[in-house]
Amino acid sequence: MSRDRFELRATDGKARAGGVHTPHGSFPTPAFMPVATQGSVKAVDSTDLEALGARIVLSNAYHLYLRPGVELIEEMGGLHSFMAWDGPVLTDSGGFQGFSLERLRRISEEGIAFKSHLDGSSHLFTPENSVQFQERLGADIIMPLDVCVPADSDRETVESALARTTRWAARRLDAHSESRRQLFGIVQGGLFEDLRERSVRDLVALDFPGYAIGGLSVGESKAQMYHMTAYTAGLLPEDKPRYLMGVGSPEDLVECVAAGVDMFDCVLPTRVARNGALFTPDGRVNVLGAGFRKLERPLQPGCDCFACRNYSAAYLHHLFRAKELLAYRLASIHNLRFVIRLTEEMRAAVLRGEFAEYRRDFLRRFMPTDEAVRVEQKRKWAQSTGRRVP
RNA sequence: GGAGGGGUGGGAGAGUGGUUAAAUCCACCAGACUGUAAAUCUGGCGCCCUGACGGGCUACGCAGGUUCGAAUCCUGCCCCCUCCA
Repeated sequence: MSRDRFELRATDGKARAGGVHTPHGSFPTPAFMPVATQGSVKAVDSTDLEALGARIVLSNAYHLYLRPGVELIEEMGGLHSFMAWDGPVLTDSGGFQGFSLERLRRISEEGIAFKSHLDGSSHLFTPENSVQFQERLGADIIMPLDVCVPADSDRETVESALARTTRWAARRLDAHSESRRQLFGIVQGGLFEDLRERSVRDLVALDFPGYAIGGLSVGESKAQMYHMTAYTAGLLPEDKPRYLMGVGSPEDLVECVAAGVDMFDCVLPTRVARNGALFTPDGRVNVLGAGFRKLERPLQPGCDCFACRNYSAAYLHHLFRAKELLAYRLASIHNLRFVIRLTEEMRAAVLRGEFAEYRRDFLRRFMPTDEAVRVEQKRKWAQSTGRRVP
Protein backbone atom coordinates (compact mmCIF):
# COMPACT_ATOMS: atom_id res chain seq x y z
CA MET A 1 0.00 0.00 0.00
CA SER A 2 1.09 3.44 -0.87
CA ARG A 3 2.48 5.39 2.01
CA ASP A 4 0.77 8.51 0.74
CA ARG A 5 -2.82 8.07 1.66
CA PHE A 6 -3.59 11.71 1.19
CA GLU A 7 -2.54 14.06 -1.52
CA LEU A 8 -3.09 17.75 -1.31
CA ARG A 9 -3.56 19.05 -4.82
CA ALA A 10 -4.26 22.68 -4.25
CA THR A 11 -5.06 25.25 -1.64
CA ASP A 12 -6.86 28.53 -1.95
CA GLY A 13 -6.69 30.53 1.20
CA LYS A 14 -7.20 27.90 3.83
CA ALA A 15 -9.52 25.87 1.60
CA ARG A 16 -8.04 22.71 0.19
CA ALA A 17 -8.60 20.31 -2.71
CA GLY A 18 -7.11 16.87 -2.45
CA GLY A 19 -7.69 13.18 -2.55
CA VAL A 20 -7.73 10.29 -0.10
CA HIS A 21 -6.74 6.77 -1.08
CA THR A 22 -8.22 3.69 0.51
CA PRO A 23 -8.31 -0.03 -0.20
CA HIS A 24 -11.65 0.51 -1.91
CA GLY A 25 -10.53 3.33 -4.09
CA SER A 26 -9.94 7.01 -3.79
CA PHE A 27 -12.19 9.93 -3.21
CA PRO A 28 -11.67 13.60 -3.89
CA THR A 29 -11.83 16.20 -1.17
CA PRO A 30 -13.60 18.20 0.06
CA ALA A 31 -15.83 15.17 0.57
CA PHE A 32 -19.22 14.70 2.10
CA MET A 33 -19.93 11.24 3.47
CA PRO A 34 -23.57 10.20 3.57
CA VAL A 35 -24.36 8.44 6.81
CA ALA A 36 -25.29 4.77 6.69
CA THR A 37 -25.50 4.14 10.39
CA GLN A 38 -27.01 0.70 10.18
CA GLY A 39 -25.41 -0.24 6.89
CA SER A 40 -27.90 1.78 4.90
CA VAL A 41 -28.22 5.43 4.05
CA LYS A 42 -31.82 5.74 5.10
CA ALA A 43 -34.25 5.65 2.17
CA VAL A 44 -31.66 5.32 -0.60
CA ASP A 45 -29.70 2.39 -1.94
CA SER A 46 -26.15 2.01 -3.14
CA THR A 47 -27.02 2.62 -6.78
CA ASP A 48 -28.71 5.85 -5.78
CA LEU A 49 -25.60 6.81 -3.86
CA GLU A 50 -23.39 6.15 -6.80
CA ALA A 51 -25.69 8.10 -9.10
CA LEU A 52 -25.75 11.13 -6.85
CA GLY A 53 -21.98 11.20 -6.67
CA ALA A 54 -21.25 9.81 -3.21
CA ARG A 55 -17.67 8.57 -3.09
CA ILE A 56 -17.50 7.33 0.48
CA VAL A 57 -20.07 6.51 3.11
CA LEU A 58 -19.94 6.42 6.87
CA SER A 59 -21.27 3.57 8.94
CA ASN A 60 -21.34 2.82 12.63
CA ALA A 61 -19.66 0.11 14.66
CA TYR A 62 -21.94 0.41 17.65
CA HIS A 63 -25.15 -0.01 15.68
CA LEU A 64 -23.87 -2.78 13.46
CA TYR A 65 -22.35 -4.59 16.43
CA LEU A 66 -25.74 -4.66 18.14
CA ARG A 67 -27.58 -5.58 14.96
CA PRO A 68 -27.00 -7.66 12.96
CA GLY A 69 -23.68 -8.30 14.72
CA VAL A 70 -20.09 -8.04 13.57
CA GLU A 71 -19.73 -11.76 13.15
CA LEU A 72 -22.72 -12.03 10.87
CA ILE A 73 -21.43 -9.26 8.63
CA GLU A 74 -18.07 -11.04 8.52
CA GLU A 75 -19.83 -14.21 7.45
CA MET A 76 -21.65 -12.28 4.78
CA GLY A 77 -18.37 -11.18 3.30
CA GLY A 78 -17.88 -7.89 5.10
CA LEU A 79 -19.77 -4.64 5.18
CA HIS A 80 -19.01 -3.63 1.58
CA SER A 81 -20.42 -6.80 0.18
CA PHE A 82 -23.27 -6.86 2.70
CA MET A 83 -24.53 -3.43 1.72
CA ALA A 84 -23.48 -3.71 -1.91
CA TRP A 85 -21.24 -0.68 -1.77
CA ASP A 86 -17.87 -0.99 -3.43
CA GLY A 87 -16.47 2.37 -2.49
CA PRO A 88 -14.67 3.46 0.63
CA VAL A 89 -16.38 3.10 3.98
CA LEU A 90 -15.47 4.99 7.11
CA THR A 91 -16.86 3.67 10.36
CA ASP A 92 -17.47 5.52 13.55
CA SER A 93 -16.40 3.83 16.72
CA GLY A 94 -19.40 4.15 18.99
CA GLY A 95 -17.81 7.13 20.68
CA PHE A 96 -20.62 9.39 19.52
CA GLN A 97 -23.18 7.00 20.99
CA GLY A 98 -21.46 7.64 24.30
CA PHE A 99 -22.76 11.16 23.77
CA SER A 100 -26.11 10.63 22.06
CA LEU A 101 -27.12 7.66 24.21
CA GLU A 102 -25.91 9.33 27.35
CA ARG A 103 -28.57 7.81 29.54
CA LEU A 104 -27.68 4.32 28.42
CA ARG A 105 -23.97 4.29 29.05
CA ARG A 106 -21.27 4.57 31.65
CA ILE A 107 -17.78 5.72 30.79
CA SER A 108 -14.70 4.53 32.63
CA GLU A 109 -11.03 4.32 31.83
CA GLU A 110 -11.65 0.85 30.50
CA GLY A 111 -14.15 1.99 27.89
CA ILE A 112 -17.82 2.76 27.39
CA ALA A 113 -20.33 0.38 28.92
CA PHE A 114 -23.61 0.50 27.01
CA LYS A 115 -27.06 -0.74 27.81
CA SER A 116 -28.39 -1.66 24.40
CA HIS A 117 -31.12 0.67 23.21
CA LEU A 118 -32.61 -2.38 21.50
CA ASP A 119 -32.96 -4.86 24.32
CA GLY A 120 -31.25 -3.44 27.39
CA SER A 121 -28.38 -5.92 27.30
CA SER A 122 -24.93 -4.81 28.45
CA HIS A 123 -21.97 -4.29 26.14
CA LEU A 124 -18.54 -2.89 26.78
CA PHE A 125 -16.85 -0.92 24.03
CA THR A 126 -13.14 -0.49 24.58
CA PRO A 127 -10.53 1.29 22.48
CA GLU A 128 -9.31 -2.15 21.49
CA ASN A 129 -12.51 -3.98 20.63
CA SER A 130 -14.07 -0.96 18.94
CA VAL A 131 -11.23 -0.88 16.43
CA GLN A 132 -11.34 -4.65 16.06
CA PHE A 133 -15.04 -4.50 15.28
CA GLN A 134 -14.38 -1.92 12.62
CA GLU A 135 -11.55 -3.94 11.12
CA ARG A 136 -13.73 -7.01 11.02
CA LEU A 137 -16.50 -5.05 9.35
CA GLY A 138 -13.95 -4.21 6.69
CA ALA A 139 -13.88 -0.45 7.12
CA ASP A 140 -11.40 1.52 5.05
CA ILE A 141 -11.05 4.29 7.56
CA ILE A 142 -11.46 3.59 11.23
CA MET A 143 -12.22 5.95 14.06
CA PRO A 144 -10.90 5.28 17.52
CA LEU A 145 -13.22 5.21 20.49
CA ASP A 146 -13.37 8.74 21.86
CA VAL A 147 -15.10 10.65 24.59
CA CYS A 148 -17.46 13.29 23.22
CA VAL A 149 -18.99 15.73 25.70
CA PRO A 150 -21.71 18.36 25.37
CA ALA A 151 -20.76 21.89 24.39
CA ASP A 152 -21.72 23.35 27.74
CA SER A 153 -19.40 21.03 29.68
CA ASP A 154 -17.08 22.73 32.12
CA ARG A 155 -13.38 22.89 31.49
CA GLU A 156 -12.58 20.02 33.81
CA THR A 157 -14.99 17.69 32.03
CA VAL A 158 -13.67 18.66 28.62
CA GLU A 159 -10.09 18.28 29.77
CA SER A 160 -10.61 14.79 31.11
CA ALA A 161 -12.55 13.77 27.98
CA LEU A 162 -9.72 14.98 25.81
CA ALA A 163 -7.06 13.28 27.90
CA ARG A 164 -8.96 10.03 27.91
CA THR A 165 -9.55 10.21 24.17
CA THR A 166 -5.83 10.62 23.62
CA ARG A 167 -4.93 7.83 26.06
CA TRP A 168 -7.39 5.56 24.33
CA ALA A 169 -5.96 6.40 20.94
CA ALA A 170 -2.43 5.64 22.17
CA ARG A 171 -3.62 2.43 23.78
CA ARG A 172 -5.12 1.38 20.53
CA LEU A 173 -1.92 2.08 18.64
CA ASP A 174 0.14 0.08 21.07
CA ALA A 175 -2.14 -2.87 20.69
CA HIS A 176 -2.24 -3.15 16.90
CA SER A 177 0.20 -1.14 14.91
CA GLU A 178 -1.10 -2.74 11.74
CA SER A 179 -4.26 -0.66 11.71
CA ARG A 180 -2.31 2.56 12.01
CA ARG A 181 -2.64 2.96 8.28
CA GLN A 182 -6.33 3.56 8.51
CA LEU A 183 -6.93 4.85 12.00
CA PHE A 184 -7.60 8.56 12.40
CA GLY A 185 -7.01 10.52 15.57
CA ILE A 186 -9.88 12.51 17.05
CA VAL A 187 -9.25 15.96 18.42
CA GLN A 188 -11.36 16.95 21.39
CA GLY A 189 -11.13 19.98 23.64
CA GLY A 190 -14.58 21.49 23.43
CA LEU A 191 -14.64 25.24 23.09
CA PHE A 192 -11.30 25.78 24.83
CA GLU A 193 -8.55 26.82 22.48
CA ASP A 194 -5.72 25.70 24.71
CA LEU A 195 -7.32 22.30 25.16
CA ARG A 196 -7.80 21.92 21.43
CA GLU A 197 -4.16 22.81 21.08
CA ARG A 198 -3.09 20.26 23.62
CA SER A 199 -5.26 17.60 22.02
CA VAL A 200 -3.76 18.27 18.59
CA ARG A 201 -0.21 18.26 19.95
CA ASP A 202 -0.66 14.93 21.73
CA LEU A 203 -2.35 13.28 18.78
CA VAL A 204 0.10 14.54 16.21
CA ALA A 205 2.88 13.07 18.32
CA LEU A 206 1.21 9.70 17.77
CA ASP A 207 1.29 10.30 14.02
CA PHE A 208 -2.05 9.37 12.56
CA PRO A 209 -2.78 9.22 8.82
CA GLY A 210 -5.66 11.61 9.32
CA TYR A 211 -7.23 13.75 11.98
CA ALA A 212 -10.81 14.25 12.93
CA ILE A 213 -12.19 17.26 14.71
CA GLY A 214 -14.68 15.87 17.17
CA GLY A 215 -16.75 17.32 19.92
CA LEU A 216 -18.45 19.93 17.77
CA SER A 217 -22.06 20.23 16.71
CA VAL A 218 -22.94 19.19 20.21
CA GLY A 219 -24.95 22.20 21.27
CA GLU A 220 -22.68 25.18 20.68
CA SER A 221 -23.59 28.14 18.50
CA LYS A 222 -22.64 28.21 14.85
CA ALA A 223 -20.20 31.01 15.49
CA GLN A 224 -18.47 28.93 18.14
CA MET A 225 -18.44 25.89 15.92
CA TYR A 226 -16.93 27.81 13.01
CA HIS A 227 -14.37 29.39 15.24
CA MET A 228 -13.24 26.16 16.89
CA THR A 229 -13.15 24.40 13.54
CA ALA A 230 -10.96 27.05 12.00
CA TYR A 231 -8.80 27.24 15.07
CA THR A 232 -8.30 23.50 15.27
CA ALA A 233 -7.81 22.98 11.54
CA GLY A 234 -5.10 25.59 11.66
CA LEU A 235 -3.17 23.47 14.12
CA LEU A 236 -3.33 20.25 12.16
CA PRO A 237 -0.61 19.01 9.81
CA GLU A 238 -0.97 20.16 6.21
CA ASP A 239 -0.28 16.79 4.71
CA LYS A 240 -3.03 14.83 6.43
CA PRO A 241 -6.77 14.83 5.78
CA ARG A 242 -8.93 16.75 8.21
CA TYR A 243 -12.32 15.36 9.00
CA LEU A 244 -14.92 17.43 10.80
CA MET A 245 -17.24 14.95 12.44
CA GLY A 246 -20.99 15.41 12.33
CA VAL A 247 -21.10 18.56 10.20
CA GLY A 248 -23.08 19.75 8.43
CA SER A 249 -25.57 21.86 6.74
CA PRO A 250 -24.77 23.43 3.35
CA GLU A 251 -23.58 26.68 4.93
CA ASP A 252 -21.50 24.72 7.44
CA LEU A 253 -19.79 22.82 4.65
CA VAL A 254 -18.84 26.05 2.93
CA GLU A 255 -17.64 27.74 6.09
CA CYS A 256 -15.68 24.75 7.24
CA VAL A 257 -14.04 24.08 3.90
CA ALA A 258 -13.04 27.71 4.15
CA ALA A 259 -11.54 26.81 7.50
CA GLY A 260 -9.46 24.07 5.96
CA VAL A 261 -11.56 20.95 6.46
CA ASP A 262 -11.42 18.10 3.92
CA MET A 263 -14.03 15.59 4.99
CA PHE A 264 -17.50 15.76 6.48
CA ASP A 265 -20.29 13.48 7.49
CA CYS A 266 -23.70 14.52 8.68
CA VAL A 267 -27.15 13.06 9.11
CA LEU A 268 -28.76 16.45 8.64
CA PRO A 269 -29.25 16.35 4.86
CA THR A 270 -30.97 12.98 5.00
CA ARG A 271 -32.82 13.53 8.24
CA VAL A 272 -34.33 16.85 7.30
CA ALA A 273 -35.11 15.43 3.86
CA ARG A 274 -37.24 12.77 5.46
CA ASN A 275 -39.10 15.53 7.21
CA GLY A 276 -39.73 17.48 4.03
CA ALA A 277 -36.99 20.11 4.32
CA LEU A 278 -35.07 20.42 1.09
CA PHE A 279 -32.05 22.45 0.13
CA THR A 280 -32.11 24.92 -2.71
CA PRO A 281 -29.57 27.57 -3.67
CA ASP A 282 -31.95 30.08 -2.10
CA GLY A 283 -32.04 28.31 1.22
CA ARG A 284 -33.96 25.55 2.82
CA VAL A 285 -37.61 25.06 1.96
CA ASN A 286 -40.27 22.76 3.30
CA VAL A 287 -42.05 20.93 0.46
CA LEU A 288 -44.86 20.15 2.80
CA GLY A 289 -45.72 23.83 2.69
CA ALA A 290 -48.93 24.86 0.97
CA GLY A 291 -46.98 26.83 -1.64
CA PHE A 292 -45.81 23.64 -3.32
CA ARG A 293 -49.20 22.11 -3.84
CA LYS A 294 -49.50 23.23 -7.44
CA LEU A 295 -45.88 23.92 -8.31
CA GLU A 296 -45.34 22.23 -11.60
CA ARG A 297 -41.64 22.88 -11.93
CA PRO A 298 -38.97 20.78 -10.19
CA LEU A 299 -38.17 21.66 -6.64
CA GLN A 300 -34.91 23.20 -7.78
CA PRO A 301 -34.98 24.02 -11.48
CA GLY A 302 -31.72 23.02 -13.09
CA CYS A 303 -30.75 20.61 -10.32
CA ASP A 304 -29.15 17.48 -11.75
CA CYS A 305 -30.50 15.14 -9.10
CA PHE A 306 -32.77 12.24 -9.94
CA ALA A 307 -35.74 13.83 -8.20
CA CYS A 308 -35.49 17.22 -9.89
CA ARG A 309 -34.81 15.70 -13.29
CA ASN A 310 -37.94 13.61 -13.17
CA TYR A 311 -40.55 15.01 -10.85
CA SER A 312 -42.36 18.23 -10.09
CA ALA A 313 -42.33 19.91 -6.72
CA ALA A 314 -46.09 19.36 -6.60
CA TYR A 315 -45.53 15.62 -6.92
CA LEU A 316 -42.99 15.65 -4.11
CA HIS A 317 -45.42 17.67 -2.04
CA HIS A 318 -48.11 15.11 -2.68
CA LEU A 319 -45.84 12.18 -1.84
CA PHE A 320 -45.03 13.75 1.51
CA ARG A 321 -48.64 14.52 2.28
CA ALA A 322 -49.61 11.00 1.43
CA LYS A 323 -46.64 9.66 3.36
CA GLU A 324 -45.61 7.67 0.32
CA LEU A 325 -42.25 5.97 0.76
CA LEU A 326 -40.98 7.43 -2.50
CA ALA A 327 -41.05 10.85 -0.84
CA TYR A 328 -38.23 9.90 1.49
CA ARG A 329 -36.11 8.48 -1.26
CA LEU A 330 -36.51 11.40 -3.64
CA ALA A 331 -36.01 13.97 -0.91
CA SER A 332 -32.91 12.21 0.43
CA ILE A 333 -31.47 11.91 -3.05
CA HIS A 334 -32.02 15.61 -3.62
CA ASN A 335 -30.42 16.80 -0.40
CA LEU A 336 -27.48 14.43 -0.72
CA ARG A 337 -26.91 15.47 -4.28
CA PHE A 338 -27.13 19.08 -3.16
CA VAL A 339 -24.38 18.80 -0.57
CA ILE A 340 -22.22 16.55 -2.68
CA ARG A 341 -22.51 18.86 -5.65
CA LEU A 342 -21.55 21.60 -3.25
CA THR A 343 -18.34 19.78 -2.35
CA GLU A 344 -17.64 19.20 -6.04
CA GLU A 345 -18.13 22.85 -6.82
CA MET A 346 -16.00 23.96 -3.90
CA ARG A 347 -13.23 21.65 -5.03
CA ALA A 348 -13.40 23.07 -8.54
CA ALA A 349 -13.36 26.58 -7.13
CA VAL A 350 -10.27 25.82 -5.07
CA LEU A 351 -8.54 24.36 -8.11
CA ARG A 352 -9.39 27.51 -10.05
CA GLY A 353 -8.29 29.69 -7.18
CA GLU A 354 -11.74 31.21 -6.87
CA PHE A 355 -12.92 29.74 -3.63
CA ALA A 356 -13.47 33.04 -1.87
CA GLU A 357 -15.82 34.19 -4.61
CA TYR A 358 -17.65 30.89 -4.63
CA ARG A 359 -18.10 31.01 -0.90
CA ARG A 360 -19.33 34.59 -0.95
CA ASP A 361 -21.80 33.96 -3.75
CA PHE A 362 -23.13 30.77 -2.28
CA LEU A 363 -23.69 32.16 1.18
CA ARG A 364 -25.13 35.41 -0.08
CA ARG A 365 -27.80 33.47 -1.86
CA PHE A 366 -28.31 30.55 0.51
CA MET A 367 -28.26 32.49 3.74
CA PRO A 368 -29.12 36.11 3.21
CA THR A 369 -28.52 37.83 6.50
CA ASP A 370 -30.13 41.01 5.37
CA GLU A 371 -33.81 41.05 6.14
CA ALA A 372 -34.59 43.02 3.01
CA VAL A 373 -33.01 40.33 0.90
CA ARG A 374 -35.05 37.76 2.72
CA VAL A 375 -38.27 39.57 2.03
CA GLU A 376 -37.32 40.08 -1.59
CA GLN A 377 -36.62 36.39 -2.02
CA LYS A 378 -39.93 35.54 -0.49
CA ARG A 379 -41.63 37.84 -2.94
CA LYS A 380 -39.82 36.32 -5.89
CA TRP A 381 -40.63 32.89 -4.65
CA ALA A 382 -44.28 33.79 -4.33
CA GLN A 383 -44.25 35.17 -7.85
CA SER A 384 -42.75 32.02 -9.23
CA THR A 385 -45.41 29.96 -7.52
CA GLY A 386 -48.22 32.30 -8.43
CA ARG A 387 -49.00 33.09 -4.83
CA ARG A 388 -49.50 36.40 -3.11
CA VAL A 389 -47.47 37.63 -0.24
CA PRO A 390 -49.40 39.30 2.53
C1' G B 1 -97.22 3.80 9.92
C1' G B 2 -94.77 1.71 14.75
C1' A B 3 -90.34 1.23 18.09
C1' G B 4 -85.60 2.82 19.30
C1' G B 5 -81.10 5.75 18.62
C1' G B 6 -78.93 10.26 17.14
C1' G B 7 -77.82 15.53 15.37
C1' U B 8 -71.09 18.99 18.92
C1' G B 9 -65.74 23.08 15.91
C1' G B 10 -63.03 21.30 8.37
C1' G B 11 -63.76 15.54 9.43
C1' A B 12 -64.24 11.61 13.21
C1' G B 13 -65.59 11.76 18.18
C1' A B 14 -65.73 12.96 23.91
C1' G B 15 -68.61 15.84 27.08
C1' U B 16 -74.77 15.41 29.74
C1' G B 17 -76.29 22.17 34.61
C1' G B 18 -71.13 26.14 36.23
C1' U B 19 -63.90 24.97 36.57
C1' U B 20 -66.02 24.26 28.36
C1' A B 21 -64.04 28.34 23.07
C1' A B 22 -65.46 22.80 24.28
C1' A B 23 -60.98 16.31 25.59
C1' U B 24 -58.69 13.22 21.86
C1' C B 25 -57.43 11.84 16.92
C1' C B 26 -57.19 13.34 11.84
C1' A B 27 -56.85 17.26 8.47
C1' C B 28 -54.86 22.09 8.01
C1' C B 29 -50.85 26.25 9.07
C1' A B 30 -45.95 26.92 10.72
C1' G B 31 -41.18 25.73 13.10
C1' A B 32 -37.13 22.53 14.54
C1' C B 33 -33.76 18.62 13.22
C1' U B 34 -25.79 18.61 12.44
C1' G B 35 -19.99 11.56 14.06
C1' U B 36 -29.06 8.86 13.26
C1' A B 37 -32.80 5.01 19.52
C1' A B 38 -35.79 10.28 14.55
C1' A B 39 -40.41 8.61 7.71
C1' U B 40 -39.45 12.28 14.28
C1' C B 41 -40.60 16.22 17.53
C1' U B 42 -42.72 21.14 18.90
C1' G B 43 -46.22 25.08 18.44
C1' G B 44 -50.78 27.05 16.25
C1' C B 45 -55.65 25.97 14.66
C1' G B 46 -64.09 29.97 15.83
C1' C B 47 -63.96 35.56 14.67
C1' C B 48 -61.82 40.53 16.06
C1' C B 49 -57.93 43.63 18.74
C1' U B 50 -52.48 42.19 20.84
C1' G B 51 -45.59 40.91 19.87
C1' A B 52 -47.25 38.45 24.20
C1' C B 53 -50.24 38.84 28.57
C1' G B 54 -55.05 39.88 28.11
C1' G B 55 -59.72 41.56 26.29
C1' G B 56 -64.30 41.62 23.17
C1' C B 57 -67.84 38.87 20.19
C1' U B 58 -70.19 34.49 18.38
C1' A B 59 -70.82 29.07 19.16
C1' C B 60 -72.70 22.51 20.24
C1' G B 61 -79.58 21.05 14.09
C1' C B 62 -83.64 25.30 14.41
C1' A B 63 -87.08 28.14 17.55
C1' G B 64 -88.80 28.98 22.24
C1' G B 65 -88.60 27.96 27.62
C1' U B 66 -86.67 26.59 32.81
C1' U B 67 -82.37 28.49 35.66
C1' C B 68 -78.22 33.19 38.93
C1' G B 69 -75.99 30.02 34.99
C1' A B 70 -77.55 25.39 29.46
C1' A B 71 -73.77 21.84 24.47
C1' U B 72 -75.87 19.66 28.88
C1' C B 73 -82.94 20.08 31.59
C1' C B 74 -88.16 21.06 29.21
C1' U B 75 -91.48 22.04 24.71
C1' G B 76 -92.22 22.32 19.53
C1' C B 77 -90.14 21.83 14.74
C1' C B 78 -86.53 20.00 11.03
C1' C B 79 -83.13 16.21 9.62
C1' C B 80 -80.42 11.39 9.91
C1' C B 81 -79.79 6.11 11.25
C1' U B 82 -81.44 1.06 12.83
C1' C B 83 -85.27 -2.46 13.50
C1' C B 84 -90.52 -3.80 12.79
C1' A B 85 -94.78 -3.23 9.37
